[in-house]
Amino acid sequence: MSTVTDLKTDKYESNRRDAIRAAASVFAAKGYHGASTSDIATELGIKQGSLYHYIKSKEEALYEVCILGIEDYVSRMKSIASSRQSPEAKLLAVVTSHLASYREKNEAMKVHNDERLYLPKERRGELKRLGTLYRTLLEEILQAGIDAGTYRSDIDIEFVAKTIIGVCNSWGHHLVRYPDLDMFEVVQKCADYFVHGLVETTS
Amino acid sequence: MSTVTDLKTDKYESNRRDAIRAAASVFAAKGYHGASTSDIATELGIKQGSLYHYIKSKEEALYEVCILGIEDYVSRMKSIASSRQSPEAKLLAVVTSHLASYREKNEAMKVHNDERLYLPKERRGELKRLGTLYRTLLEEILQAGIDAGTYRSDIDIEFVAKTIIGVCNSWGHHLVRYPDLDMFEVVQKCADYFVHGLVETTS
DNA sequence: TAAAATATCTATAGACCTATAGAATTCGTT
DNA sequence: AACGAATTCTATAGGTCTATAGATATTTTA
Repeated sequence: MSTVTDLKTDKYESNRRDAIRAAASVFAAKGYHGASTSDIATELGIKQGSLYHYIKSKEEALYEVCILGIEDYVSRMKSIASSRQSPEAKLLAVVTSHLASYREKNEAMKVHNDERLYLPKERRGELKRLGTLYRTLLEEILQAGIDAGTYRSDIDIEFVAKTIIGVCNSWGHHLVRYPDLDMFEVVQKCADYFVHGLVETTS
Repeated sequence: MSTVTDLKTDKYESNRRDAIRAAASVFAAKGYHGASTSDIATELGIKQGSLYHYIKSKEEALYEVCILGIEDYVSRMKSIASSRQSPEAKLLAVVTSHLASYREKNEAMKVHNDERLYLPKERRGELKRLGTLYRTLLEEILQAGIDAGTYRSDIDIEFVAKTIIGVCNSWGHHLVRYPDLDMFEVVQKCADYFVHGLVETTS
């Protein structure tokens, strides 16, 4: 009977995840305020009122979408950071992972970046914690690269980390809007130009 | 009497510009759909209905804000592009100009970037034209840098141009959110890291 | 200062939106 | 098949929003 209960729970949770994903899709397309709970329900194939069986409020749906959008992206960063590769390899992996997140669950990532500020401050604590954690781990990779003599010792680590994140988000948006874009080409060029710069080297 | 008429017109136009600026401020803070015409009117110090003396619709206000946000930013690009500096100097000027636009009329710039897609396609033609013009001029600067032997000849110009614009917008958002950020420091670091890259050069 | 023009106000129609309550239906178990 | 639980539906209260119409106030002009 515990099995029975678990099955039921699983089904509910599965439906709930579908609802969150539908919300992600609609929020990504129309923005949080531009989207209605009716839009989300239609995307799911149910009626507006039925949606509230799975979410407590529209705002809660936004929160769940944001969490969905950032959580496994952070957990991938964790595993990259704690791996035993060189800093350069880690950096490449980070960019790949970041852009891959856009490609795979692109709507939720986009919503996290574009709409999370519409959540009340009280609800942004966890999101902020995850975002800061992400940046801190990235900064540690850069620092390791400096310590290893690979990267210039005079760079502003926090600045570079924020810039990398900004570039990834910018290209992430392109990836979402233009499905034909080749992600690996984007990754490779980002890494190349960022690491080596634009100047002609006469080496 | 033509003078008189002009004065009246000028006053109306001046009030109208104030209304557009108020809309920019409110749209930047709450998003297009999250903001109400009542918010805009309150910002202006008039009542909601009175706003319609100056705008035909909320959507028209968004359009005007977007135009305001991009037009002189493009015109500055034009004058940089047609100046007689080196490609590198032009690139630095472009980044400076881009970020300065955020600092000066930050709300309208932000709205242009974040909310213009909520305009119906029919209304985005002029915005798109200006945006493409901007990127094309930037690409020409990069091409000139390659031709002059300054930049690597193997770079993907369109990709680099889009990346530069993305970085500028990303830091532009930071500049808007954190007024204490030193813009010139941001410009200098962007240019440095982007042009020279992160790798330690043993020259 | 009186008339004309401009600007703002009040009030509201009509649309849409969120969240809830209770009825109807479908599903899973025995 | 029959019961209970889970799911979905219908209907709606209560709120907000845009845009308009007509009244009032302010400014400009003669």
